[in-house]
Amino acid sequence: MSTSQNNAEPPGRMNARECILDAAEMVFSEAGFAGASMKAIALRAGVAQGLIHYHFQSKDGLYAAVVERRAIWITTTREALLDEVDLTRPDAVRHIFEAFFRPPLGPEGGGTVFARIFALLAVGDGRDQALAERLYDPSARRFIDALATVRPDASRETCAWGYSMALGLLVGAVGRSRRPERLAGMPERSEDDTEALIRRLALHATGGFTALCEEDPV
Amino acid sequence: MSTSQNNAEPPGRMNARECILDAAEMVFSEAGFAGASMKAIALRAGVAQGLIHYHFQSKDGLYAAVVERRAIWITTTREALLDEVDLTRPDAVRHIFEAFFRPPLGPEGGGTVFARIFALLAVGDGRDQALAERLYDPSARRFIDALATVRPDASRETCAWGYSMALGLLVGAVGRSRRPERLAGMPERSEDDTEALIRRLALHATGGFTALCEEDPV
DNA sequence: GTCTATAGTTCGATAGAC
DNA sequence: GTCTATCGAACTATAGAC
Repeated sequence: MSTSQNNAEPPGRMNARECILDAAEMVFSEAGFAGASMKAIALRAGVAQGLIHYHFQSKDGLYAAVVERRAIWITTTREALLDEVDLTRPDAVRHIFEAFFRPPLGPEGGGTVFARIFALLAVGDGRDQALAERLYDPSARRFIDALATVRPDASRETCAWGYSMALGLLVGAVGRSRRPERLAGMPERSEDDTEALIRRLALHATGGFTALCEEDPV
Repeated sequence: MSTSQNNAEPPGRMNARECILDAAEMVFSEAGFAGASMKAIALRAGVAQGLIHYHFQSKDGLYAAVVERRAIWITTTREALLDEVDLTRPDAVRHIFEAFFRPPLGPEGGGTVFARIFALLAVGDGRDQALAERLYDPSARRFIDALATVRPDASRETCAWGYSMALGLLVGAVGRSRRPERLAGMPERSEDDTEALIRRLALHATGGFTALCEEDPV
């Protein structure tokens, strides 16, 4: 946003504003909006508490900045991946869902740290419900359009349900507890398993969406 | 729990302890654990703030009591419904998931009010992660066992994933349903819509689980 | 059991030096 | 821009009258 300087960012050195955003992302991820304190964020960032208010005015402003920074990247990347999907392929639906799941779970999307903020936001954490809608609704409509293109026999309502269910799967997948590994008595998930998680989520979302289409034809 | 009196409850009059639990359930549902204040709960219940500490000692104790009250009913009802499912039927998997989804969404399970606490708990709200595991894990294992019985070709890991995905669907479904009129405690969905939601969730979970089984046979 | 009153802490935000 | 210092409000929990 700030283009007051023609020069590039300070070479190789992260500025305080980005440090604050990174620290806030971690604290919000662990404690949620209400549970996070400005003091904890300032300590994590290694800056004075007052500096946060200088850059972001209020706690709400900081939260919005944290969410927006990732959301813009996630939705942009999602739509770029979606554009690459060949909608005439027989497994097009699975590729659509993989484009949906990959960005928020990948390391560039903030990994599991931001994914938890994403999940908390989806269940109503934060102050502004309109924030999530404004950031993610346009992208959601594009994915619903893609599903409707691949499955012209399904109603648009059914496609919207398919998208909504996929969002639920994503929210549940990044929740802190109740992981399937523990329920099956297996070792905890490693970072290498992210690809496998994405594949499982897309596979499940595809099977579920297909079932909805067959039950409720237009 | 309290059996100090042989007589029944006060006739037709709800005692203060239950009033506090009901009020706390609503406030926790709207604001999450950290966002809820004892003052707001006391106001909603119409009692003095100090009385809450007399009955529940601390905010954590109150939260645990709110969660436990519904969790016991939900898991008990879930397992009772699961016992009635004929596991030899061709649509047994869908009936298993309907038994999973119905109790937490029904009015006796607290309706959408407690469902939101359930969702927040699943993504890590509250203080004690072990609380959710202790309350829901035994029931989860029974559902995974049922899935493994119906699909002996699937690994137990796959069945655990099928259960975990269904939990994600549930969390996502109740998270997005938050709306202001629920602040008054009135139901926001009609019973017909709830039944349709349960059917859609079970249908989607079945299709997704089936897809996981076919992709990853033992 | 239920109340009022308040202790003791932590919070978000601001003021002002540098 | 970044810091220290602090304000006023809100918080959890406790004390003590009834």
